[in-house]
Amino acid sequence: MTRQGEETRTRLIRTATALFQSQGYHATGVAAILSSAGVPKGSLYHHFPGGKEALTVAAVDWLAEEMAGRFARATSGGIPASKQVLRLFTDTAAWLEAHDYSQGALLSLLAQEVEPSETALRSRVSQAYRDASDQLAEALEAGGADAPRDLAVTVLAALDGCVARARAQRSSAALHDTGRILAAAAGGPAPG
Amino acid sequence: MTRQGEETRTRLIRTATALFQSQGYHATGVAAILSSAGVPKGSLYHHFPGGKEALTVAAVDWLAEEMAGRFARATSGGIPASKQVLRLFTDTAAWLEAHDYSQGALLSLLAQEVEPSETALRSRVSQAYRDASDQLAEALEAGGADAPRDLAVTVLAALDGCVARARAQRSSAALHDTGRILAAAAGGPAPG
DNA sequence: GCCAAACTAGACCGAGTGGTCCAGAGACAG
DNA sequence: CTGTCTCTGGACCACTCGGTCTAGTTTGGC
Repeated sequence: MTRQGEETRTRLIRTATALFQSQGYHATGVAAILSSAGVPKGSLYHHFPGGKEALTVAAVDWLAEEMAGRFARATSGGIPASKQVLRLFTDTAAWLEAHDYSQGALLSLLAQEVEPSETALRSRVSQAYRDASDQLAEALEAGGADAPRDLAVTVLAALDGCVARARAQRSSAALHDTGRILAAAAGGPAPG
Repeated sequence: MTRQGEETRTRLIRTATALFQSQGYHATGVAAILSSAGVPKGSLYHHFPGGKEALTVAAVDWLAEEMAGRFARATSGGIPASKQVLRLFTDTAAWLEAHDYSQGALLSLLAQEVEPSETALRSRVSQAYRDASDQLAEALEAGGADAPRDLAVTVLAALDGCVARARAQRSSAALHDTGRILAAAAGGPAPG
């Protein structure tokens, strides 16, 4: 049962995530999601009775998982914290370039676009931030960082900010600049 | 001449800036700007024949000036780079709290919300990023920072990212965490 | 006082928004 | 074959969007 249904569901989520990342929440109409996913309107409101907001919540959850996977990959292998940080930034730069700067930072976009009244969505975004920080802090601690929790928050915020700037300038220079600084900050107070 | 007109113009710009900062570009309709500013539709299209996009360009320019002022204040007084950085983060945290997290990072929002086709707007945003970095880099260099240019880019990106997160979580904790890390990074490799 | 220019006021427009509804297609149990 | 339930397809709705247009109201130079 529900074979076809599940596939339609995930296709909607993936398409919505991509469009939200590229244009933001309000700029992306349900019609655009539907046509891009090749799904009729009735199906959306069948699978997501909550409409656009419910679909967005699912998209955030889905993205959080994907982010966790990407972070795990960049920080694995028992490498030192400074190297982990550098990898996060170079990987993100490569990802942006590969998508021709069309994809962006969904969390920071939603965090600022969504009204406080949409509490379900807002709390998911907040949770996604927390989860990402925690995961990253653990990895950095294992890599020997000094203040892994603060550093994780910093790296996450800097990644978001750099992605925004990189998109405006169509250049990943900011990511490389920032990666250098934060890798140094992760390496402990005295590198020599 | 144009006394009344100038005032209407600036009221439109200030209102639009505030609304864009709080909800984003696409979520803010011209009707909302108009009613919030107490200005009729005809006036908008008289002062800004380019419509919403032209008004947004003016808003970005206006905000860039305001940001420059805020940065100048936080970095002035011949204080060391690490103290400048710390001040930037604590000031931003105070500003967010004072506005009850209703205002946000306009540049990063616009950078990601605006389609590549809107080139005028995009290039203004890009320029605003560049100007802010340059200004900050100069101040940090005067404060004795090691790699002032990279550090300025990092601080700017981290501020953006922290603001987004702070809004989602209604907490300025991320700003303080990040301020601590980056102040240390600004102070040179060995504090002792 | 007069006139042109600057500016305001808001009705109006077509296009597009998110959302609802229901007829019917398809799958599956009896 | 039949009845039921999930899921699809798309017409339809009220509403809002950014933008246009023009009649009217200042305003300031002459």
